Amino acid sequence: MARTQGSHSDITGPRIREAALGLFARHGYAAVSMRQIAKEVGVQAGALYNYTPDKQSLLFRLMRDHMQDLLAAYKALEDGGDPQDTLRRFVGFHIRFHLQRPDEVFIAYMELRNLTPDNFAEIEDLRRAYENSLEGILNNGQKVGLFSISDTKIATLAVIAMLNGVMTWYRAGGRLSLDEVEQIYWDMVRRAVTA
Amino acid sequence: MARTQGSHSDITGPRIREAALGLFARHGYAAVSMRQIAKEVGVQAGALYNYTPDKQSLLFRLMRDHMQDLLAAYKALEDGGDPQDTLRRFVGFHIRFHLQRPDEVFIAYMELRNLTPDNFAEIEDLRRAYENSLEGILNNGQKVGLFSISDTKIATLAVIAMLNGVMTWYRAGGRLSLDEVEQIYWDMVRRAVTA
DNA sequence: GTCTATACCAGGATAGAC
DNA sequence: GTCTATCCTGGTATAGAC
Repeated sequence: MARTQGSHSDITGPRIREAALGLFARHGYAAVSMRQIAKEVGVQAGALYNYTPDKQSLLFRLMRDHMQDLLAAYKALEDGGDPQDTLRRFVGFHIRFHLQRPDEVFIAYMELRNLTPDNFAEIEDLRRAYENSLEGILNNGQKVGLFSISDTKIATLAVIAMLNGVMTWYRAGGRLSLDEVEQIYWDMVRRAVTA
Repeated sequence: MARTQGSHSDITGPRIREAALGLFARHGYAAVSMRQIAKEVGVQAGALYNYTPDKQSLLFRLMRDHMQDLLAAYKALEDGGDPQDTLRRFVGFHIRFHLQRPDEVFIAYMELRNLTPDNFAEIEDLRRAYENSLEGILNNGQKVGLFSISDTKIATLAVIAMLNGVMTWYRAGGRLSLDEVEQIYWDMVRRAVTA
């Protein structure tokens, strides 16, 4: 049966999210208008409101979906090996997952201040849950004497901050392969937490 | 001689920059209006244009002044000691300088995308000059065998990214003193670049 | 589900009086 | 140097026809 002319609910929705994702990442949430998003999708601005109640929800859902994907992907990979090995896998996972989604990552931490308080709290909970995964690894390693960390909370934030730096410079096809990047960062992280 | 009524060129200019700084840091450049800035200063929006040709220049000058201050402050502290000692001083300087100017720091790397291409290029040059200072330290230490770094360019970016992470969580009067924070980060940095 | 049209408000910037 | 008033543009969101 042919689809009704002008009816594209199954493809317009995703296309709106993709367009918003790219535009928010490039120009920032506040600088992007609903008309710009609509233009990129190829519909009129009013049509967007069949898919999102407002602009804020568009941003929030992009961020929430990203954080939930991140948590789910990490949970799927988690195992009970020794802490050093688990930390090595965390480093590789973090780098690769984030490099695969540069726009989502950029938005997820540049646009926090443009969330309403309720939405902000929900995203923060997800972010903290992810940080707790890493802190758990560091605590385990510390307990069994593999790591030597004066403050695991700060070390957690320091490691994540360091790894996030990859996003600012890495380009596929550049001087270094992904394996090399992963190796270099793993070396630095390993030494930073080891006596 | 009494100043002409309504004439405040010597204080209004700085007050505009202060207001813009705080508002841009809190809400983002694109989300802040000239009318908001004017309201905080206590003048009408039109009066702002006696001090800045436009909103873009307001942002650019805040960022340029900050980067120039950063470079000048670091140059004043630089010396020719051994690389390990110089690196330790860099870590302390970076943390303290940035924690003293949270708003400037936040803007300087959150609002890069809201600069015109010319302005962006100028800020980027300043940022790179600062990074080069650190890379020089790492290269020196590597040359004399004090450091063991597989890629000094990446190590430079990794160290700066890690140190910048302090800004996201440190609050004066919190659990850790500034000296303790500096010590913890110095330990991690030292180990990360040492075999 | 999408369109056209529009309500309504706020943005940056300027002109001219004081 | 600041004010008031205003121009012009563009923002989010909605109503109602198709």
